[in-house]
Amino acid sequence: MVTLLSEMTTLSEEEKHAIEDSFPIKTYEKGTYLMKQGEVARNAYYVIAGCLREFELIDGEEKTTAFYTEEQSAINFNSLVNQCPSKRNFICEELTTVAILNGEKEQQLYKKFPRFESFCRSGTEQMMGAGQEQLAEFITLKPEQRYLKILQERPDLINRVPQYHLASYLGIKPESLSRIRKRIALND
Amino acid sequence: MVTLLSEMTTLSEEEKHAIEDSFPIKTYEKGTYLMKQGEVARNAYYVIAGCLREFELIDGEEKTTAFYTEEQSAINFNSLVNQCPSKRNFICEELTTVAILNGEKEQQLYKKFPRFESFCRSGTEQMMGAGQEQLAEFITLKPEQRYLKILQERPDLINRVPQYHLASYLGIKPESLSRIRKRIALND
DNA sequence: TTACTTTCTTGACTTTAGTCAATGAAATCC
DNA sequence: GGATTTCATTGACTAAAGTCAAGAAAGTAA
Repeated sequence: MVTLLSEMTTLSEEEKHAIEDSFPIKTYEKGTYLMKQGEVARNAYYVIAGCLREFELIDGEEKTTAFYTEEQSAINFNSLVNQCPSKRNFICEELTTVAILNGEKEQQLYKKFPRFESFCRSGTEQMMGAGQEQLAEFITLKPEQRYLKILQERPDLINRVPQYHLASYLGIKPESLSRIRKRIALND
Repeated sequence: MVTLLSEMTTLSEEEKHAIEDSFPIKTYEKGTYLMKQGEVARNAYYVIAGCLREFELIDGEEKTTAFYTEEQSAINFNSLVNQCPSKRNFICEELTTVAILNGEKEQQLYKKFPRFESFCRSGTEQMMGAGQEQLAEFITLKPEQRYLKILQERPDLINRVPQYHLASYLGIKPESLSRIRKRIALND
């Protein structure tokens, strides 16, 4: 939680401690589910170390919709905010350490520390910004371009998650990603 | 702004009026740009009547990334929050009436009316939820399924915007959407 | 109504992705 | 270290999307 708190420049030390105490830190084995589709989310997760993968199981096939690594927040907003069943799963791709942010506690902290609510509003706006850019990229780019973009922006992922999960995250099949990589290797 | 305010159940009448006064309502001709790529966003727009289209111009081609209709907010969070150039445009697809929410005024209102910040945090969380679901759908669905989904969830759009804009919003070419529609018409 | 422009559809062909099956490479497990 | 499982690549084929060009249909304006 070091990085998260260091960003809370608007908060006093007292506030930081009170908030920090509300969010336990836990470490989970690879393969552990932090959220299963059909369940209603009660927590948000902030990844301190490791990697979470978000996916949807459709017709026996895992469709990866996100990877969350160090300093990123894994949150299913729709499920958490509206208390409706999640369509997607969170699974640990590695041994992963997360800060667990309980939704109800968060509401209480908003009342206690208004500046914490400011902090979270701002954080959500940042996430919203990143989310919009990501959706726009997905709409405007072809799979090959999307792969090149990930290669640039999240090179860590390539050596961290199996290619077939990366493929489904790009919206294509593993065989196609393999061929895209071959095309790229030839054309330079 | 009727609908927006009616949802502000947590705000007093006094607060509502003060807030409402800060956000002028204007009507624009079809074809008017409310935001051009390269500019830095200063406003958010809440659509009262009409339709805004968000698009990116790439190699002379307009790639549509969103449609905003009645009761939806058109906001480029990345540009507005981080004050960086927008990659995308907002254009009126019809004669369109919007409430203009100035970013700086919003910050001032947060200080004056803490409940307004609560209201906005909650609203952004809702948008984030919808945005995540949309991205997940785009990753997991094929163009044909995406089209069927829009047909269900936003049937108004079909008679409101030209098909070639809808096509680019689905990430495909107009010819392909035309053929998808033909396939669907045959198979039932 | 006619003329003009814009949008949509269709046809022929190319490119890319999906499918299924086989093989190779790499990681994991006694 | 060898056996087994998991993952990545390749080949042959099918299906879907892209491209380019030609018309048809719909919308707009004089």
